Amino acid sequence: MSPRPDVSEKRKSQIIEAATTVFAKSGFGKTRMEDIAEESGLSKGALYLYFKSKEDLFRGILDNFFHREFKAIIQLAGDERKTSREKMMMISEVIILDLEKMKFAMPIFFEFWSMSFRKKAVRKIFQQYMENYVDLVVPIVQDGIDRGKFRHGDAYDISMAFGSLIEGSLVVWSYDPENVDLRTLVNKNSKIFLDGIQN
Amino acid sequence: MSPRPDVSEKRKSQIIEAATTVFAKSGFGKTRMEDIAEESGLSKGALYLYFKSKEDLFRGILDNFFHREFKAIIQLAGDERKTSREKMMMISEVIILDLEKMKFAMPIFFEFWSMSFRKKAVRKIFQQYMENYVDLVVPIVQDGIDRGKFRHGDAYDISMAFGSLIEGSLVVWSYDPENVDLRTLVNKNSKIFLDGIQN
DNA sequence: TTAGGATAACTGACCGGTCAGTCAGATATC
DNA sequence: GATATCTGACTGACCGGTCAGTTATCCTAA
Repeated sequence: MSPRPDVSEKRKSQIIEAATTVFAKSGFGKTRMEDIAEESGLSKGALYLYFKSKEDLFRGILDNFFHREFKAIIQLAGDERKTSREKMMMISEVIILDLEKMKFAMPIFFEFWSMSFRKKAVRKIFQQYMENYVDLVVPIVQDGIDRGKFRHGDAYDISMAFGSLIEGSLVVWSYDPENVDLRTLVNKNSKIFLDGIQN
Repeated sequence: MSPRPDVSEKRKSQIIEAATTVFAKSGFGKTRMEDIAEESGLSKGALYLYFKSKEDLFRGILDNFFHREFKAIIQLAGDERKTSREKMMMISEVIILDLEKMKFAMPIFFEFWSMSFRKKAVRKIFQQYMENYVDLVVPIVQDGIDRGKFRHGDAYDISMAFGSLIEGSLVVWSYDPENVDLRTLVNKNSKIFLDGIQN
């Protein structure tokens, strides 16, 4: 036995990063494992040491995504000095930050969404994401209503609407990424919405 | 010369319908032309009489989609007896109707969105859609503001937010299609939003 | 009424390129 | 020298697209 330093975690993220780049550029169908190998600086064979198939690798990206996003969001839920509105704006701000970093990978996202209709495992991940979102936002909205800051209404419904708005901003941006600025759009949309539910 | 009845339009839509079914079920990558042939009741060779490639056929579906949707929406813009709010609700209603009919094809949509990042021709179609949407909705919103029905704000921004909300409803629904009812979601979201901009 | 010619419409076996995945061997690190 | 790590040539399944041949439909002439 030789205690060589374990490179497998390093390799995995190295491969995932390369794969993200290539999949984003070419789509799942047109991407060849060879391309990912090249991008990652490894050989095709090596990829199969860390991921058991092309699809497995593709899904690896998905897991990676959601780890990133929620870690950041969840932190700001703790801050009690902020008003509900500020918290909501913070959430949209954090999501924007994350999206901006991940803009280039958006084509992959759409492929995941498409996949989610066919693969239960993928759908599970999205459902989990939704659940986390609800757990985070509903209490904030409810609190805003209770304190009379937001107008009366069902906190769950309002949270879903806010979530739809953010996700939809992404879609609208994708309709015309050259002319629409993602940050500006999400920001304006959030403001309009929050003004709307403000008391 | 023999004036046999021209079946090519009939065939095209026959093929598109079959292709929609199969692509929706299996995704672009996993769908074989043979499958579409079978579903359509024609032979593989016949497909190539009407579409020059698999991708050409896939895009055919996209064109088809947008023809359907906007024809319906555009009609209700004419009705002058309705309030701005009613018009907006009508728009979301028409979109719902169309989406409900096309629910099963949603995976294809996501693939189009993904494609739009890579193919200018596809992006063009979405941009056109956006443009049509803006041309339709902005005047309605502006009118609502001018008459004091809607609160002050930029009509364009508000229209974009409303559009984002609708598109986002679709995404949120797709996160959990088993438990979320598309119609209910779009309806609630629209109401919350319109209540928000109401004066 | 029908034989048969003309051609539009269609068929499906086949071809050739592609590429995911494998594995025998090479290399690096301990 | 032991073993973890990596390489890349190779293989075989797969399938988009083609096309020589078949069938269906219409027309005309006898």
